[in-house]
Amino acid sequence: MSKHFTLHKKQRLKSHKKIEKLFNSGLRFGVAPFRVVYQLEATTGLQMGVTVPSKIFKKAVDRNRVKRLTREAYRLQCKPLQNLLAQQQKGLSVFFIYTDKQLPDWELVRNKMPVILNKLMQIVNEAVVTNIK
RNA sequence: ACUACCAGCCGAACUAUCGUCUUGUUAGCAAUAACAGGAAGGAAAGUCUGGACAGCACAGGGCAAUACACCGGUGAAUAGCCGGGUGGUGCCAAGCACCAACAGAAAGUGCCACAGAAAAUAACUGCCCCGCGCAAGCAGGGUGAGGGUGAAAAUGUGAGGUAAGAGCUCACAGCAGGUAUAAGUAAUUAUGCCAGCGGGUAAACCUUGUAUGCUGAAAUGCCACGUAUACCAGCGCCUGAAGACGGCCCGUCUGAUGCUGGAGGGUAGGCAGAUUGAUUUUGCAAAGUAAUUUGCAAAACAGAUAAAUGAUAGUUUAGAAACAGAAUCCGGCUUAUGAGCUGGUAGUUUUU
RNA sequence: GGUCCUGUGGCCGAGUGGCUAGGCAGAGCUCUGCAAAAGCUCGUACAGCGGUUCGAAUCCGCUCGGGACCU
Repeated sequence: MSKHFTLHKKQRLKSHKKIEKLFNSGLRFGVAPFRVVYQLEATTGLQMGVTVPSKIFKKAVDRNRVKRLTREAYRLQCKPLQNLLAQQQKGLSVFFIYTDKQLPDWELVRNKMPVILNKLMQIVNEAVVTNIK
């Protein structure tokens, strides 16, 4: 296990095409201030993206703030999910959409992120089980 | 001294751990790794403006549309900036401060509610003369601002003049026009003469002058991948469909495996554009009232492409602060802005 | 990133520069034994600030909000 909690280009969703596909056919669930869109991929690796609607936060500074906090929380806590996917030889695309009207603080985002990640791990496990059956 | 407002300056610093983008070097086939360096603003914002740059066009003419509008300077350019003029407002005045979308109402058209006789042509009422009539009044003629209003009433005051009156005449004052002289680069100012005095509104239409080809980096060029030069409908193939001059018309040019529409298929990756340029800041010197320009020296300048500056802990300051996040790049304008500092204005209190 | 449109009571919506219509909703009154229906009456309405004008919802400038289009 690496000592770095990295989050560079390869681990973010960069392709317009993939994002279109994710939003068209991906599955969704909601956790408190976030909505999560996810889809299992054939290729290995975990990719993520964040978006904040400009209708809710009119100022670019606020949108950047939310995105940074979300990315930071994800970066520090995504290791278990990554390891699980590596074990199962699976890929996953995740997209976070912030939907609350209040500007969040660091505590809130940090506490909510594990909830989402645990749920995702559960989903991955179930998918593997059904495939085996 | 405090408070409020206005203008300007400034736009926290340091350490540790983890992390993002990028440049260079080294290693590696590559993925990547290591080391060194760089990484938001005064407004990056609004998109209100002026350009650079790129593509298409570049025989021309007319109409339309839009913008601007005192003069000179500045600058790549502007609706910016600087200086001057004129006008307005404030202070008793000199003078000072602030403000001005500041061409034309004597080219034409429109509009001016309510009130008022009347909102610009006149009419009504009034005044005067003559005639008729006992009188009220009637008929004819003269006259033009006396008529309570209104934001605005035919330039104002005084005198002459007259039957009554009237810039009808005169004096003083005001207004705008022409012309001459003087000052000034000019706007304009001063004085004289001539002929006048028919409200306001052009941020109503408009007129005059000046400027503007259109589209914006999601422009544009190249490479790679891939498909359908197929199908349907219409028009046309030299008796001319359509396109270009991108608002329209004339006119000119191009023009045939073509053009338009429908349904459908494919791609949506990479490189360039693209970050050092009319650059910014500081210091010194020179020119200029100033904006600004020139020379020398030094320093600085991000470059992403679902889009990068963050998180945690601690310290200092003052409470771990306001407005706020680059997306082609520059000039200006406008708007937002905490604490502190500087200057100005107003108020309150204290002392002299 | 760029180009446009728009803002009138709680809601919808008309409005040549001269007192801001109308409908729905709400409140009160009349009618009724009680309601409904009907009738009458009522209210901080022109997004904000500044300018032009005698006078601005309207014209002009700036700001704020809402919406659409190009891609």
